[in-house]
Amino acid sequence: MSLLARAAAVVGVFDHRSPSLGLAELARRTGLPKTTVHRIVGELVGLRVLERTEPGSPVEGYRLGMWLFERGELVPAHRTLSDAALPVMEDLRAATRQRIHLAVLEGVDVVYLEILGEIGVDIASRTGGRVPAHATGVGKAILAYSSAATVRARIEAGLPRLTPRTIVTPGGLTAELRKIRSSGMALDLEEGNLGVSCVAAPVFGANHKVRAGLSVTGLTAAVDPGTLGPAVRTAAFTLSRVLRESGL
Amino acid sequence: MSLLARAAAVVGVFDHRSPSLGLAELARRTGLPKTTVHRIVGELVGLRVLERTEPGSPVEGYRLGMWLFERGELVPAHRTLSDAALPVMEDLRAATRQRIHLAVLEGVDVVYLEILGEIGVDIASRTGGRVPAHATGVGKAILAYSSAATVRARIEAGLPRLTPRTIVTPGGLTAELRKIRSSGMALDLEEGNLGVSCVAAPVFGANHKVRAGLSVTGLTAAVDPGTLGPAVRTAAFTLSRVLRESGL
DNA sequence: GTATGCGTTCCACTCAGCGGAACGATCCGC
DNA sequence: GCGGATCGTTCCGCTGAGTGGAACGCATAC
Repeated sequence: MSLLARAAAVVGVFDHRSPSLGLAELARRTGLPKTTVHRIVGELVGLRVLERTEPGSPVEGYRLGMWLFERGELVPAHRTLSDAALPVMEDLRAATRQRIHLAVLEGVDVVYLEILGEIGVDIASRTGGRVPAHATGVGKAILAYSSAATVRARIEAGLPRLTPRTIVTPGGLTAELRKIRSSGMALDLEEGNLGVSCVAAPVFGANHKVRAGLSVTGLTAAVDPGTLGPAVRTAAFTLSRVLRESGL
Repeated sequence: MSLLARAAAVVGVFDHRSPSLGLAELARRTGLPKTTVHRIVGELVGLRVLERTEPGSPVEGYRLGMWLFERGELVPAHRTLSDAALPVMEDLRAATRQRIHLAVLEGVDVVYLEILGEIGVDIASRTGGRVPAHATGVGKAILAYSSAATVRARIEAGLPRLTPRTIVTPGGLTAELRKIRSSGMALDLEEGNLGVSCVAAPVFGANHKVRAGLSVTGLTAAVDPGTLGPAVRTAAFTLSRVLRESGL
């Protein structure tokens, strides 16, 4: 494992539950010798990739630094899509009064690029969050219009169960994707979070290939596919058109 | 210069104007030998810090990868502040119908954490963007309530001129900061961008130290300090209270 | 054809990175 | 107050990971 990989591993052990970590904890989580972590972390602080928490803070340690935020905002996949999508997403939120998600496929998972609407205690999606594609509405919408190889990759990586309703069999998934293709939208009835459902539709880029997924999410009682479906599909079509017209 | 610093330099040469760069261009911008860049870039792609653009793309090359976006969204300074601020910012936007900025001081610059409101051609601020603190409303609002050492650091780093109205003398800046402290808000009359003005106020954290800046920005004709001032100050106080009550 | 620029591969050298050992500081429970 | 645990930090001799000049094949431009 090279130095770069080690440094990435150190940065990678931070998550939203551990905003700051001490040196020993970092060494434990990465499995690297304490001395090595100490040296790497020292250098990363110098580069502003990490920050030291002030001596007065509750827990002394390190946190992710602004450098990462600044670079993260420059990631083209995020910036160009989000800029084009935000107006459409705001309209969709105003029309449905639910939570709106924009996500892309990244490997076998879905990464949320942008989320609009208040955070309910039950709906825990985070911008930048990563969820197995088969267990979300957006993920299924994207997979339904992706290559067979992409779908196979997801199946071969396993179909982990998130709730009792998660699709966990390869046959179940391919059948579901066929259904999505015929209706043009994906339904997620508590497959990712209990009590939470969503309606999603695919977004296509200028090259006519699927580029992202758009979804309306809410408590199951508030999600009526009959009314939300057309709204999401319309918004997704609008966004696809905007992307096509601006050549993105 | 260590390997980590070189890798950071490679990542650092990407900006919003160059979403993708070729190997030779990276070598040129970093000043590193082509071979070295080639090796570093190869490893960064493996870590998903960078991505290769598809062979079919307009320009073959590399772009910033999702890894950076995902980590960037986890940066505590961003996440916790933005989550608390967004509702307040939305209210402020609805009340003023202008562009709302949330920014923190990062060294001698200001970094935008969150921006609400349509992007006018004249207002080029970007989320994750970095601007010298003395040339923005939010920056001056934060500096006015920061330690003398912080202000000195900005002065010693120079006071670059962005427009004819930028404050460029140390005396001018300290006088301006005094004025801000007495009125509780900062005015920026085309000091950062010609034609663009803004009204800003400081946001304080749970430790009663200045934590961020909030501003309302618009075309100069649309910015009336008399009406916007109280609105921004109120929103900033509200946000400060929210932060204090949730101990952030 | 020659020239220029690109990304890539090879390989011998050497110094940056490595990590075990040992340090002082702090915080427990007994 | 004292042993023990855990923390972050420093030291230093060893070595292989990282280095970069040279040369490659392949485009496109002239």
